[in-house]
Amino acid sequence: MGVVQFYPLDIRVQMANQRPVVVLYGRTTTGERVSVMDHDYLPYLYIVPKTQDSAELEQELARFIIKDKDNYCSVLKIEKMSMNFLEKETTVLKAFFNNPFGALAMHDELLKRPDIQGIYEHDVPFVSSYLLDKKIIPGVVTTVEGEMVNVHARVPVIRANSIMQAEDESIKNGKILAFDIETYAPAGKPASPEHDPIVMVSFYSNDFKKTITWKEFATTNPSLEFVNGEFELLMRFKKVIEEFQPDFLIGYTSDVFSFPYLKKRADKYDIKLDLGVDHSNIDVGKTATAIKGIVHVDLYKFVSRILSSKLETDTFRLEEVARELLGEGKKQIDTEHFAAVWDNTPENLEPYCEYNLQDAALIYKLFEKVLPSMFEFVKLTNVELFDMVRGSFSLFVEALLTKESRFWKEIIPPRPTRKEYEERNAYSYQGGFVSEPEPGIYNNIAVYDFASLYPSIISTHNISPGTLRCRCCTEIVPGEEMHFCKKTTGFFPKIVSGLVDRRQRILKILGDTGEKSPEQVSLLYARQEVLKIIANSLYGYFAFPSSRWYNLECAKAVTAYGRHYINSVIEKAKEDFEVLYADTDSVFLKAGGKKLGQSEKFFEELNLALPEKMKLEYEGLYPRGIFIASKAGKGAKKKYALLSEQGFLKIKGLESSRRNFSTLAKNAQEEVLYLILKERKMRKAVEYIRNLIGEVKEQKIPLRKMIIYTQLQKDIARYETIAPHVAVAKKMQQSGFAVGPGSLIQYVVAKGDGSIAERSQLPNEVREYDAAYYIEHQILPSVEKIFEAAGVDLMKALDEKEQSSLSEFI
DNA sequence: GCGGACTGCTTACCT
DNA sequence: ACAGGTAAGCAGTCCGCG
Repeated sequence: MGVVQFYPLDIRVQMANQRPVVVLYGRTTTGERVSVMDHDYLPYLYIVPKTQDSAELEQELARFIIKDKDNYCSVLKIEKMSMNFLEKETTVLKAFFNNPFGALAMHDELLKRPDIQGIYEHDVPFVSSYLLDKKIIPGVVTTVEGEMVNVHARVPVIRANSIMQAEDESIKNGKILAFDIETYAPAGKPASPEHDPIVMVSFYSNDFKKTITWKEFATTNPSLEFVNGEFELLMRFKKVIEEFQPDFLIGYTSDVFSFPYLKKRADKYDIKLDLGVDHSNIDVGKTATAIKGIVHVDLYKFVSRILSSKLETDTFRLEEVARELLGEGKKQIDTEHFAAVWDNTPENLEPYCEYNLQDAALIYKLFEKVLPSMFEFVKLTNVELFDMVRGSFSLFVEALLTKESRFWKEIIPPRPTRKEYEERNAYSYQGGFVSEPEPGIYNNIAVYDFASLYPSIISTHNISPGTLRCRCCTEIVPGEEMHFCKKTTGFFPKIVSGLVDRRQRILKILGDTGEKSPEQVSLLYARQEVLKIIANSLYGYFAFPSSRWYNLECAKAVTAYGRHYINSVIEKAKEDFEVLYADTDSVFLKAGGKKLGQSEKFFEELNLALPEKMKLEYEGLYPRGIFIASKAGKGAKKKYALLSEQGFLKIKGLESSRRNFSTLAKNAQEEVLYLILKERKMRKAVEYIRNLIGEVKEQKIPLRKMIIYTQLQKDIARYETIAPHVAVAKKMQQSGFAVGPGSLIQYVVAKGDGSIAERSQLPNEVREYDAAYYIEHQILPSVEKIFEAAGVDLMKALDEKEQSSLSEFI
């Protein structure tokens, strides 16, 4: 008998004697690896009988059994109880059974019975269910009371008598190891795991730096280790991980690149990659690689899916992400000739080893930087870190709703069938309101926006599947036909209020002057950010075709109220101001000079009139701003630039904020905006463009500024039209590169004949870029509209030598 | 057979 | 695999032209 405190990090289920055993791998608070076995949990599902009297059904259920070779699945226990289904009280049978792997088969079999109306929670993963019912959050300190089991294993095993969490402290002593591999890629070709070896591996951790390679050269670098060939390199790779005993093993694109590559090379030598803490082999799946007892994190996935919207960078290359998040760039190196150096001049390999180690270092530092946010996601949703880092917004929302369901005794609705999915996917509905701005340059633009508009609507108007069309209330949603109950708070509003209230408390603490350590601040900041992200995602989940809580009417009601509120702000503002622009939850007013005082009054009055949970916020005053015309000659929505009081440009929707424009065009546009809005020098702006065009014509611009990035959204074969990026992707595919959905294709339009697609090539294949294309299709379209909004015809101005008609200052 | 107008596919943005 | 609203480039097709 003993009590141990540990952090569970990887939670699995296995069968023993026809019963499930949950195994929690983790590390104790004293730093030892441990695995905890919990035999005390059974899977269950909820059965809704057709009739009140379910005695006969219960008797027959007790005898229910499905046999499959050596395994069986049978009902062990039935409890008749009351639960909520979509917020309505319902009498159900909770049927416990022995084998979680048989849940779906049981569901299908039982549903054939005429006396059963519905079966639920058969599609809730067993481990998730376990963690929720036992109130265990992955990675949080857990107290287990039990006995050491004497079995042959790499990790001590405790058989739990009881297991519980009393505190909410996340793991602090976790061992983090980042790694990166370097493969041999023949010039101009991708490395192929069938033919090309792994030539370097680097590891990085706090106080641990190592690069292993198999060509020796003279060096004094202590972190370098030479081995004799790839076989030995792979063996050392294993050994390093085995000895280091990481809890978190971090890679960058390691799910789809590093581990599949390592696996193929290891197979070649019959090396087992038995990195699991119980000697089990790594599980290299199609989309992810899992290692028993170690949390393998592919940081690329988290960065590209969850952090992407917060990042400026167009690509998610490690270097650029690191520069943005860590402020740390990479020492540049000529990677193109790596294979040649490896083959011919190994004495020059040292910089490549440093480069490889540097990647591992950046991966490590990035992980440390985002870890607080990751743990906050985990704590809020109960999703294991392994799943969390590969997750999406829908996963987080679903997990949160699942967790809250347990608390409010709600049955978790099933995932939709394929047919339901198709039906839902075909529907659309009206969203936010967007006004059309009048193109031009304006001074003193005051911007206001609603704080968390949709979440505040959900809680103010009690929008939830269970409050929809109640019998007691009648107030209709503006412009719609449905109504929601005003008396009983619904499931969704309860959750939203909880998230919003918690976030408000955190923001208050962050704003207080009290002493806080940098760690506390970053933790609190991460926590409020995660609360906001999830609150804002809840509305979209109503209309998400794969949603368990799909409800189109709720989604429609939210946007209808949204349009109602933004329009009421616009109407009120119009009494005293010119409303320049509005989009969904924000309004832009012309609030010049003496009108500023008036705008404060407007703002206060408006907020007083709003419901308690709704708030219009003052985002700021911008001394100057520009709205441009669309191609169709009207004011372009979602495209503008504002100049802040501090002199920064806030550019939205224009070419310079789009990745599928060349750096050349983006820089040109920013420069013109800067010269016109900030410096107010029109002649200078025209001259700038004139000079730039001259340089382009003379092929003076470096090729890298001509690169256009476009992402492939689907398999190459499925494209109906062959756009430039598709044409280039096809060529890449033919030379052996793995390109598919998600690949970011880069290309340069070269001089020559044919369509743009036909002339598009990979940057390193281009001899001469097509100057005319870059002038007419990149620079001019990006800047002409800006000059036009400023009242200048750029083409005319460029024609005139003296520009006598232009005044320098505007 | 040619060139401009038009359409629809496609991507990436905004809130 | 959260939602809808939006602009715009490019390929491909349509259409007029005795």
